Amino acid sequence: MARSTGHSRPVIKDVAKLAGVSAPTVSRYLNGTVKVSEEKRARIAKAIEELGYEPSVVARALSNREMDTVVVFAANPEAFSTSETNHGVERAARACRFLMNIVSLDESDMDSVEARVRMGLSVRPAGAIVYQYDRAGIKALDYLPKDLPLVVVGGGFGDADRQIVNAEREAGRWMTMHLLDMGHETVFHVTRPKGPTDNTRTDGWHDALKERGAVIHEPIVVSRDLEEAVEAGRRLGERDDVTAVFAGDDETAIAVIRGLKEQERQVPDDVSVVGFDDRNFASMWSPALTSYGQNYLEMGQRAFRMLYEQVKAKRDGVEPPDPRVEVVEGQPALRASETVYVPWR
Amino acid sequence: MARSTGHSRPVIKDVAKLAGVSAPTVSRYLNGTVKVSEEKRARIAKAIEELGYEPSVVARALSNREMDTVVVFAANPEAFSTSETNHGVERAARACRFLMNIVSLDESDMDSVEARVRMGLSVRPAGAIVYQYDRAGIKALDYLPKDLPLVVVGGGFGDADRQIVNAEREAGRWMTMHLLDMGHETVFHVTRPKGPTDNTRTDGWHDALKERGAVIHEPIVVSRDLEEAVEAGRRLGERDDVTAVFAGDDETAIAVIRGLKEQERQVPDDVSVVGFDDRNFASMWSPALTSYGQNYLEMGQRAFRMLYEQVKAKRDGVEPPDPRVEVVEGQPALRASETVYVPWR
DNA sequence: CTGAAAGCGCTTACAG
DNA sequence: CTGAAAGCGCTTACAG
Repeated sequence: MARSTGHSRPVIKDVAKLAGVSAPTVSRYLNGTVKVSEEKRARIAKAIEELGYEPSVVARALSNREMDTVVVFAANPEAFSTSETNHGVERAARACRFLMNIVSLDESDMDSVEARVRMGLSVRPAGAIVYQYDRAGIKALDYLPKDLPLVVVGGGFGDADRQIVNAEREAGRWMTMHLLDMGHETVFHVTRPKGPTDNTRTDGWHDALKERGAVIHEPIVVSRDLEEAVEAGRRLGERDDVTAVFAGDDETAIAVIRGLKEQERQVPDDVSVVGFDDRNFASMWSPALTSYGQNYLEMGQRAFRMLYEQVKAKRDGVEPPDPRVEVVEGQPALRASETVYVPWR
Repeated sequence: MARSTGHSRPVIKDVAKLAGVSAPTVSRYLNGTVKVSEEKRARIAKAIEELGYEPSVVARALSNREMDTVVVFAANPEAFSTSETNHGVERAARACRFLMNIVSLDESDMDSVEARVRMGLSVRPAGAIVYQYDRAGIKALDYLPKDLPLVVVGGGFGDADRQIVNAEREAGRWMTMHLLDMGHETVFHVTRPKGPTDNTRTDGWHDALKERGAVIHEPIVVSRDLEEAVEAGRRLGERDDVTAVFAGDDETAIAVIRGLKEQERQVPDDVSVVGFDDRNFASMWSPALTSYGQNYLEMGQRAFRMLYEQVKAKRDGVEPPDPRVEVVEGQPALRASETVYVPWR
């Protein structure tokens, strides 16, 4: 096929003429909505091939009232979870020949959320996926038309009818329990701000301590600036009742370890530290960092598939599958940054 | 404004009727292409407000022949550079009320590149941004219509008329020279596969060694699987002529360090190791990793702005700005993982 | 400055 | 199974 000049993109009429049929027939051939005679199918196929014809999704969208596009609303574009999930959505969408539009939400400017959502909807997407790892995502929900296929990713269980969640609270609980099981009397927690739902690693940490009747120290909240986590590590290192720390993510964990070291506290000998997310670098760390991996990529893929079911059903005029919440499991990765606590002092 | 039901979205005709004007007048008001009388402007504004009218970008695109959309073609969606650049493009696009479509290319399936590009073009984007960090990106260029505004990100200098590049070769040269300047007789190189251009960190490494007349050992190529880099570190650790290693990225660097340690080779005392990209975790490492930071976010933003200039000029019917290549500087971050080499043995 | 008309490239009843 | 006609919601010459 010759390189397109952009001026002479063939349109359906060109195909029809070359194949000796009408434009609607070509359309029917393309969409498979109505049977087209075998003989014409062949002629049309040939014409399309010859012309290098590609239907205009724009024109199609104007007729169909929607595009083969999924719009993703997400805050914190720099977060690991966001970019991994995006990647998953894109991959699954591509397989269905859907395009993905990403519209970033800005948590620090909640007033802009409505405008952003309108912008995202302006292309008449077939459906929307909203990441509910944060408040902006939750607010976005308010502005989506109720008849638009929707899947929520993350957030609390049952926050939406159709949802892909990770068992994050359970994971946080698991990690904390793991430390408690090793003999630590309590577990400190350093984390970036907790999400707005009750299904967070922080909630799970709290659950475990409460369940065991351990002392619950206020979580230390840090920003993405790792220096804050280092400082948190230093402060924790000054206290001798600190023997175990659950960091809300791997970056924070290694920063805390650094702060601890500055106070001559060794990991894991003096203090056990575990992270969360199981980033690539976690296993390379010294000591190799114990962490809990979440499958954000998988979540993104599943989110698109769940959305696509709805889109398909809507287009076929059948009932959509029943609402449901799918849980994507993560898994702990036990390594060398935590160890049993022996209260010999 | 009431929550949209999706069924009754007002259209331009509704606005026209309510304002007592014709649809074209509303259109002119919206686009500012032709003067509209003050009195009608007010009535139209009021009608739009009252109805909560939002123009259909799809219909507009069908008339205008293009959407306010930029399509990004990128391979390696999981790469740090890709997701950071995406983020930059999205941010700049959003400021101009442009939407971003991401179409991933698959390096392992070069045959699919043409289809992917066609898919991306099917929305009639106003322009395209292609990341040329890899072969798939380069190939994508062949399928873009020549009259479509285009900006290439990354790649070799002058690979395209309009381009945002980082001085990667120079950076690789700088890091290698830095090690050489500290007395190391040569510098070993462990890296993920080199990009297809001649503006890579690996090329810069080679430049420096050649310039200084140092021995040039074949680069050790590893995949994203960090175990391979650990293994590379082990092998390097077995040789006593290894005193300095330039890793192609920070993840590889820390994996190499791990391998080195397994062979009882300390960093930086026995071997100096430097990374590339200056990821968040680099400064947290023990020893803090020397690295070279690239501003991918900035590159993404600039790429969109450069594209937008062209789009704007085209729409205004004026000459586009002259082609140019912009270089986005990075900066070295010197830390603790390298040190002077004293040949006392 | 403004309206009636035609067109962007498809799809979908409507009649065969 | 298939074609002629109308319509999706805008914009742009074309005449005032």
